[in-house]
Amino acid sequence: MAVTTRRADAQRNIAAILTAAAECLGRDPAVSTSEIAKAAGVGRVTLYGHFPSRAELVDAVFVQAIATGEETLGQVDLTGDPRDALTRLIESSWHLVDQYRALLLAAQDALPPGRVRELHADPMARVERLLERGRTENVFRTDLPTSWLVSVMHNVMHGAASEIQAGRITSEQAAPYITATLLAAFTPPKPE
Amino acid sequence: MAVTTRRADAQRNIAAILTAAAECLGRDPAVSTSEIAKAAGVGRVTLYGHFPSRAELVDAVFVQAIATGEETLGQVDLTGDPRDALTRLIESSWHLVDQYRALLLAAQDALPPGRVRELHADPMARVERLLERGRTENVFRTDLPTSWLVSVMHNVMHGAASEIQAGRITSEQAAPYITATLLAAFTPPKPE
DNA sequence: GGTAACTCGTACACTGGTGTTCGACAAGAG
DNA sequence: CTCTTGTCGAACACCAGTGTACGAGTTACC
Repeated sequence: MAVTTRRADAQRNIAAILTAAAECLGRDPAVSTSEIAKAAGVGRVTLYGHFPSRAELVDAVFVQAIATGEETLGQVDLTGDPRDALTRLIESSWHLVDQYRALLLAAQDALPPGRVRELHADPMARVERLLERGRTENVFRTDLPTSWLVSVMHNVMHGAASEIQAGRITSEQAAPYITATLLAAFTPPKPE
Repeated sequence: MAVTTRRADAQRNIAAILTAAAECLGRDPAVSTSEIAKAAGVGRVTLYGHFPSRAELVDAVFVQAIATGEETLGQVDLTGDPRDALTRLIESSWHLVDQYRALLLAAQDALPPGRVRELHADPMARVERLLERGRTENVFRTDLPTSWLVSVMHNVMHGAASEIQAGRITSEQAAPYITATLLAAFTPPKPE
């Protein structure tokens, strides 16, 4: 991308479109390009001048969201007791999930299948590493595949987001609920 | 509804449309009325003669699905050790969730908000009753609201359905995975 | 201050769905 | 056997979105 040869106002517009799109898609996963353009203070034609299609715009927004999310998650201390590390990771991840919930929906039906997962590779690998470590230290269960545990974590967090949206729990309750649930779910079953 | 005065072939067509719709919506939540009509071996106009709109058709299909599901779940023995009862309930519920997964998606964006939950009231109440009993018997945890536990169960099951659809686990693995996960998640935390 | 890059609004073509209307025709009920 | 009820296909109006074309105007860059 020879962005260097882009004129200053063009770059400003691209940025404005990107942030407006993030905001709009966060409200309604099905917003039209017209509304995004309007929110960005830009003509619809200009939008299409920078992004060849709605899908590519959504993709760009999603890539950006993942990148900033990764930046946050990269700062979480994952050393020490895996249970404590998981608690910290949940705390951070949770805010991101809650924030980008609608955007994810938008991506899921605007992007080709598999693309969403592809872009999630990095954050997923981070969770997997932590779980693997906990498993070798006999703190997390090993009778279920790691990938399943990751999926459980993912679904519980998104479920919490739904509960919030429906007004059945508050934003503050979510993190402790999720943590309590997942720590229990990941604990090795009693040999009994 | 004076269905009594309906002609025999009309009743046949209604049934055909309903089953065809269930089948089509199970494949693709966004099927058009044309395709449903075609699958039912019926003209599109005939379909609209019986169901005033796509939404009402989806609603009818969903109501039917819930009803047959309830019939199955009603036969599950929920007495005895709550953990065993939950295992049995999961086994039955799981098949239903897996089967009606796509239909649920269709309902969620064709029906007014809240309608889906409204129709889920009965199955949800059944789960709640069992969980409540397990709580009074100190077999299930009481440090989280019952509604949250129900939501976790719901989300883990739907997550398993996604995993299957993505080919990451098989249909046979699902039930044991779900059971192992939820029993652990619902276990009271050690006082420690 | 000239030039290339960029933007704007309007208008258009296209797509793919929903719901309705029409008139001819078939099939069940009594 | 008749009459009501239901069915059919084709056509239509409508809507909302996507992506493109055009030509005039504006803005950054050197």
